[in-house]
Order: sequence, then structure tokens, then C-alpha cells
Amino acid sequence: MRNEQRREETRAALMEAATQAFSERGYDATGVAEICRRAGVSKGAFYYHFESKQAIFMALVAAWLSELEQALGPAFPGAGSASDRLQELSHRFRDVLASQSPRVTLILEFWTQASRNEAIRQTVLTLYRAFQSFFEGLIQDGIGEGSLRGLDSAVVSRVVLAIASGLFFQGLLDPEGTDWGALAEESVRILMSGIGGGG
Amino acid sequence: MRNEQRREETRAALMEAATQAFSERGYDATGVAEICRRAGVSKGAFYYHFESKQAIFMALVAAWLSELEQALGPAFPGAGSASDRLQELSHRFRDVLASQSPRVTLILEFWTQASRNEAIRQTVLTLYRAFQSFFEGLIQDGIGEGSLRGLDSAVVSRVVLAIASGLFFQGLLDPEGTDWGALAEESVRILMSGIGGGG
DNA sequence: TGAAACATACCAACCGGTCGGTTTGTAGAT
DNA sequence: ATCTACAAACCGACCGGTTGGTATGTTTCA
Repeated sequence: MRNEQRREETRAALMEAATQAFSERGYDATGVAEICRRAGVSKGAFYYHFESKQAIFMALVAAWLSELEQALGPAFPGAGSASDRLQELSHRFRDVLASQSPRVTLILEFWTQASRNEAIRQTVLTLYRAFQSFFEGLIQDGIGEGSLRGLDSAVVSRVVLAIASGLFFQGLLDPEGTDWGALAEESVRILMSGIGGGG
Repeated sequence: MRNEQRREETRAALMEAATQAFSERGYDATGVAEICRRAGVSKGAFYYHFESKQAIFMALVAAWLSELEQALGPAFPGAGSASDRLQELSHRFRDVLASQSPRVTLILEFWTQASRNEAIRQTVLTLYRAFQSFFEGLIQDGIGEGSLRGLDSAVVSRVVLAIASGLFFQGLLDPEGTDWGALAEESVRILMSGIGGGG
């Protein structure tokens, strides 16, 4: 069964190469030949493992999806109040940004393709809704235990997501502009207490 | 001087056609030939007016930049308190989204290209910083007049921008998912008063 | 008439994808 | 252990089609 290992290795090499290539040059501008060159295999090998260029892109989306779902599921198992956990999450924003750093532009590529390809859009939407549900549950917990005000959790969760993705995209555009990690923490703090004055 | 008018018309037709084509199919997937077809001119006309495909894209970025700068400058000349103006701005989010609707995906295209092209990135960054300055000034006004708390206006302005762009990108991914305009209004309301509970 | 504005025909380069053939790995027979 | 037989994995030349860009000719108008 050593073929199985070889199979996995080649597949992994192709996906890694595709990740880098798509990140650097974008989906359309990246040729299958270049992916093969980076992976050190031939075009024949590529089309043996993947039906098409679209197929490997979809595989990358799926891999990213399951990876983040795994990271989201068992994590943060309810230690402390909901507001504390929200702060903790914002604290980890910098690490997430750093760990995803090579893929940051790839995620933007996912987003772009999603706006033009229904299948990809549905996949990304699934991920997006998973995130939203996660935050919605967190906020409902907070409302239940009294650490958060009794606002519409669906709305608040979307706002939290908007801040997160907004900071994400801004960091992509201007990586050196600010300490986006610190800004994420500050955002949650501001969101918690509001910006309204005395009146 | 009727040549001048003709010149402007062709140029405008090409840029309008490029806007639509880039929006629908993206920069790379759009051919120069298709832009010409939509504009009803020939390739010769295209390359008479623009040096390259990149050039017309840059021209679109520049046009978008100056357009939004104009809309931002004289607009909202300080009627009411800063918090009121912030609410008013969120109220107009739906209209902005609607008016920019044909270009929404084009803006995403700008963002994508910006992450790979330094010249485009600088241009988009200029726009981004113009927005940030605008909000920063607005928030400083609010702090001065007491309608906003004395927080770091640079930080708050970035958070506001994060929410705006975050909602923008989310609306792009899932146009029918929610009333993003209403959500924008609600976001500002939440941002004003915070989500923290009794403690 | 001459310069500006546009059209037409064309090209080299590249693209995603195919295909006939070759190597590699391994299960079973001996 | 070694040979056989076969399938999985891989190679790279090749194809039709498309692309951004050019070269050259034609129209329009001051």
C-alpha cells in the first residue's frame, strides 16, 4: 500500500503549490503548468489527480473550510463569561492573521471567485454562516448570563463578523499601516462599551 | 473642436464598457476584444486611447477615487451633532450600496489587484486613508461637542471603516441574506451604545 | 491637406486540456 | 525469493483556441 502514500504526497504537493501560486498571482493568471512546475510534477500527474483547474481550486476551498471548522468547533469550550471569551477571541486575532498569512490573499481570491461562481459562493457562504452561528451562540450565552445586553443576537453577530472581516481586508490592503491585532482587541472593547457620550 | 467631444465620448464608452466587463467577469477573464465589442469600437480605438489593459484599469481606479473624493468632500456639511451625522451616514449606506451596485464587484476587483500591484495598492490606499481621515474628523468633532466619548479617534475611525467595509463585503457574498442597509443603521446604533450588560 | 481618430488584419505567446506511451509499485503464482 | 501480470501513477509532446498587443490602412474633421 505504498502507492497510497505516494498518491497523498503528490496530491499534497500540488495543492500546496496551487495555494502559493493562486495567492501570488490569482486564479486566472495562474496556469496549470506553473502549478506543476512548483510541485515538481508533470501535467499528466496534475490531471490524473484533479479533473480540472477549477477542481483543485474547489479542493482548496473545501480544505480551508474543514480546517477552520475543526479549529472553531472544539475551541473555547465556555471558559469564563461570554464577554471574556469575546475578548479572548479578539486577542487571538493577531495569531490567526499571522498563521493564515500565506493564505490571506488566497482567501480574498476565494471571495472574488465566490461572487462569480455559484458553487464556490455556496461553499464560502456555508463557512460564513458557520462563523455567524458561532458568534450568535456566544452572544446568546452572554445575554443569558447577563454579561451582554439583550440585543438581537443575529444582528450583533453580523456586526462582529463585519468588524472581523473588515479588519481582515484592511490588514490585507495595508499590512504595515497599523497593529491590526491590537486594533481587533480595541474594537471589541469599544463594541462592548459603546462610543456614545454622556447624553 | 468637435474632435474633443468625440474623443471624450469614445473614452467614456470604453471605460463604461470596461467597468461592466471587469465587474461581471473579472480583470483577467475579460479580454480587450470584449471591452471593444461592448463599447462598439475597434481594438485600434482602444489602443489609441489606452496604452494597455492595465492602463484602462488604472484609469478606472483613478476615476472611482476622484468620484468618491468629490462625494466625500462637500457632503454632510456639519448639520447636527457628530453622532447624528454618523447615523445619517449609516442611513445612506443602502443608497450607496444601491448606486454602486453595478460596480460592487469591480471594487472587489480593485482590492484584489491592489494586493498584487503596488501602483494600484497605493491608489486604493490613498482612497482608504481619505475615508479614514473623514471619519476621524467626524469623531473628533463628536468628542469636542460631547456627543461622543473621549476615545482615540484614530482607532474608532478604523473600527467604523471596518464595519462599513465588512458589511460591504458580506453583502457582496450574500446579497439576499439580510437587509444590509438596515443592518448598517443598526450597527451604528450598537456601536454608539455598546453591547455590554449591566456590569 | 494633414493630423487626429478609428478600423482591419494579423501575430507570437500562452492557455487548459488530451493522449499515447513509460515507469513504478504490488499482489499473486511458482 | 523471483517472476509474471496488471494497474496505478506519471510523463511530456501536442492541440485547438484565445489573448494582449502591433502594423498598417482608412475615415473624419479643423
